[in-house]
Amino acid sequence: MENEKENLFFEPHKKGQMKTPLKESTAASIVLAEIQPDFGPLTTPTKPKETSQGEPWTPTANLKMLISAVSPEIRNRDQKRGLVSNRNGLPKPKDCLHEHLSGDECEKSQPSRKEKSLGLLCHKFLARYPNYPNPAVNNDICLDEVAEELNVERRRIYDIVNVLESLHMVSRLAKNRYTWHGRHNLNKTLGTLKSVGEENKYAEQIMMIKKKEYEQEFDFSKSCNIEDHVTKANTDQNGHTDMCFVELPGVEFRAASVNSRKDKSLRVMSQKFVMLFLVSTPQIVSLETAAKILIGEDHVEDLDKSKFKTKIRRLYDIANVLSSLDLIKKVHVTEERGRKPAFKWTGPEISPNPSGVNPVISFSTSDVEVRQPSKENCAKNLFSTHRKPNFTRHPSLIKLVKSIESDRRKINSAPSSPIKTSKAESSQNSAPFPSKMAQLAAICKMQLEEQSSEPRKKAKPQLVRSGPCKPVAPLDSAVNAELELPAPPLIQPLGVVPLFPSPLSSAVPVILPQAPSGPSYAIYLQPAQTHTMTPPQGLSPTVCPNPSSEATRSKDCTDATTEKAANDATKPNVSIRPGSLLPMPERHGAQNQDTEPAGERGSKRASMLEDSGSKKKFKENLKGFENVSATLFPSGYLIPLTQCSSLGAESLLSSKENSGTLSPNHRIYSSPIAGVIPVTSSELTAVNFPSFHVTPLKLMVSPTSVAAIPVGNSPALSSSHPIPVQNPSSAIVNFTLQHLGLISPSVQVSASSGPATLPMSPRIEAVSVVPEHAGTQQGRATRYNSPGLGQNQPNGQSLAMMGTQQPVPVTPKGSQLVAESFFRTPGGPVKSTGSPCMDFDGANKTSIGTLLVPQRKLEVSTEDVH
DNA sequence: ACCTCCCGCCATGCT
DNA sequence: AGCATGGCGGGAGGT
Repeated sequence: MENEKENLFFEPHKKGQMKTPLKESTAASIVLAEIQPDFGPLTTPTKPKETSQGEPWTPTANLKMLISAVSPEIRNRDQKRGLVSNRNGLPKPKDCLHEHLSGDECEKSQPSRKEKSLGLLCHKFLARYPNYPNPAVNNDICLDEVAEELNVERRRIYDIVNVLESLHMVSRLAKNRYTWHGRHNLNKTLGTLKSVGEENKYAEQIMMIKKKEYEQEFDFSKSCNIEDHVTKANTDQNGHTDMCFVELPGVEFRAASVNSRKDKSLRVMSQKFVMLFLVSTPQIVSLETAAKILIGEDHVEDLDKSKFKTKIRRLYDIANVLSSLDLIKKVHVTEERGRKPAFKWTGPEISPNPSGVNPVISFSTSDVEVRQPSKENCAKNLFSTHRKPNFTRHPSLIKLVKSIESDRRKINSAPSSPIKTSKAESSQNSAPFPSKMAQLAAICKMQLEEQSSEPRKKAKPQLVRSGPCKPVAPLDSAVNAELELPAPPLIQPLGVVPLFPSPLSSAVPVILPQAPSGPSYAIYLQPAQTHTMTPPQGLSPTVCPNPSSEATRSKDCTDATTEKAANDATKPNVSIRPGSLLPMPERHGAQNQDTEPAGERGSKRASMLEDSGSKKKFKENLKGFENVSATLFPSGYLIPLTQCSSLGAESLLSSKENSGTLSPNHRIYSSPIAGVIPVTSSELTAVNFPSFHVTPLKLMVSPTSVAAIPVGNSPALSSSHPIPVQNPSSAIVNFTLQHLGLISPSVQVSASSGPATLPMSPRIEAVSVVPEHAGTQQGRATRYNSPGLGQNQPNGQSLAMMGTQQPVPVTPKGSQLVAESFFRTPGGPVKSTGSPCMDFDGANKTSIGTLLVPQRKLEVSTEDVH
């Protein structure tokens, strides 16, 4: 199997040659690169080091260098060394070169530990692949090659890949070979994880733990018991862990071998860890808490110290990778006890995927069944196929929760992986914060600089960063959801979401479905989906974690320590702040990059509290949807689509965002369905949705077809940014800024997204967007995408598109709609409906509030690396 | 001294 | 048996 697959897919792109120092080019080069076949599966050898160092790893090395240069931390070191950093992203290559040449020895000789950090390594790794790879192209990853190129032992690559796999950003093809999916499925995955996390009651568990802690602090006596219980409770019982690895439809493990350990740690731990962020209100999770919960699950009771320590070690490993993905950022939570290391979610806000397609997958038979519309079914199905009843182990504290949860758990806990695929709708925009502040920021900056040379406003930079990052994710998610599923309804909302609020939106998006904007969105909806759409609200009432969530929230807030509450509220804000980071190279677009140390800004989400509440509701709703959708889509699986969809989604989002202005960026998006459709982003959006929905999955499904499509990213092409996201982000940024008063409405920052011009928030004044353009995005695109582009695409098309700008709006409607959506206030209409609206509004509000507040500090201090 | 977390031994399990 | 995976925890770098 493996081999076959392997052979089948090679990717031209990747490979490669990395040697070339170009990072950005990486993409391109990658694409060009070779094929890996050679290495094929067979090879084993690992240790890259061989070349060691000396070599120029090219891209990665460059990245590193860059990063290091950028990041304060690294920087210092580098300086010592004398490395030169180039800020400009592009420069990296140069750096690399230089480094290689001159620096290598030095560096290599003394690579500091930081330089060898998993986070940095992960950045390098990520730099090799586009965020949104063209499905058409082979996106194979040969572990040996990567290890060599990055000059690390293969073992390290496994660490990275395992985490990426948990997010479905890669999937194993065969021995030594993985397929890169990038962020196409990310939103979906996150939505699914969120759903699963809710089902597992992680929020509750977190609360319990915190509670215990507090109690302990205050009353030492109590806590102990409680905690234990809690943990146990959480865990699930039976050993079953709560859940096995959560798979997505399209991305299941193909290699049998992988399956064997599928349920094992790093992957599962990573998913669970992410779930904790997604379900917790503040979205800040301390390592200690995470470790307790994770341990609990595994073995409820035993918490040895050693075990705890090991868990913590692993969590650091995971956190480093997640940070590189800009999904989380390190912060410190100050509690009465003292400061505790913790991580804050800086990824996109996600709405739970309700149904997600995913679930289906896991279940196998049940899946089909599951699909039934009933909410209940859906929920159950999603989570588990069957489950175990066990739950309650401990009475005391837990029971309460358990009783409630038990049902869910049972279901959820299903051993197999439940996957839900729902899409998340949410948006995720949020952020892309730099995970590690320094490093990421640095990286981002570099990239940004390189890529865009665009100047950005100071504020903008922040925004930008966030924007780009966020946008991407969120968008994706949204997109994905839409695309994929039937769930489309959600999508619609999404569409909306993207609109203006991007900032908020990132958070908000999720819910949307109902959409306030209904109308416009509706259009996007797929036919079938549409049906679904409506129902959703009603549907979902299903489970509601709300209570728990609420509780959680409250706890969290409190937990955080005294201050925390404030923090919670603020935190979001914080993220928002300008400085955000964009760590990601990808995004680069960010304009400036500033890295702020803090990095937090993220902003993206703001919606936390509100979101959570509303979100849950939404989720419920979603679930309902899911069910519905499921019904609608029999196929359910869509899996393939997902990926494709993701693209589409992205494009969509972007387009939406862009749509506002559209501008410059025109990307070409391929519609899965159609194949490639060059559209402008704006257009894309509109178009894509429809197409997706309408079109069928089929199109999506076949990769090839997809391939044909230029995929949005291609754009990367040149000019445009591959990702739409940026736009949103920019919008968000602008929005935020405006709210904050930093910027006048008129002014807008473009995140990078090129086009940028989005009308910001409706509410706000209309801002005109200035398009900075998507520099960031571009940058990102370029880097990452480039490969793809080069490869696949058809570039021609895309190019053409690009050139034009807009081209073809496939669906005019979309555009219009988009516009509308932008303007629309998120909240309004929706709210009534339910959560979706709520979320939206809330999000916005929150965000706004946050924005304003942002400066406050939360308890949490972001730290960079330390 | 503590926080991080790199490193690589070695178990596991597929081929 | 050989090799790919990856759990695991010692112990070192950083602060």
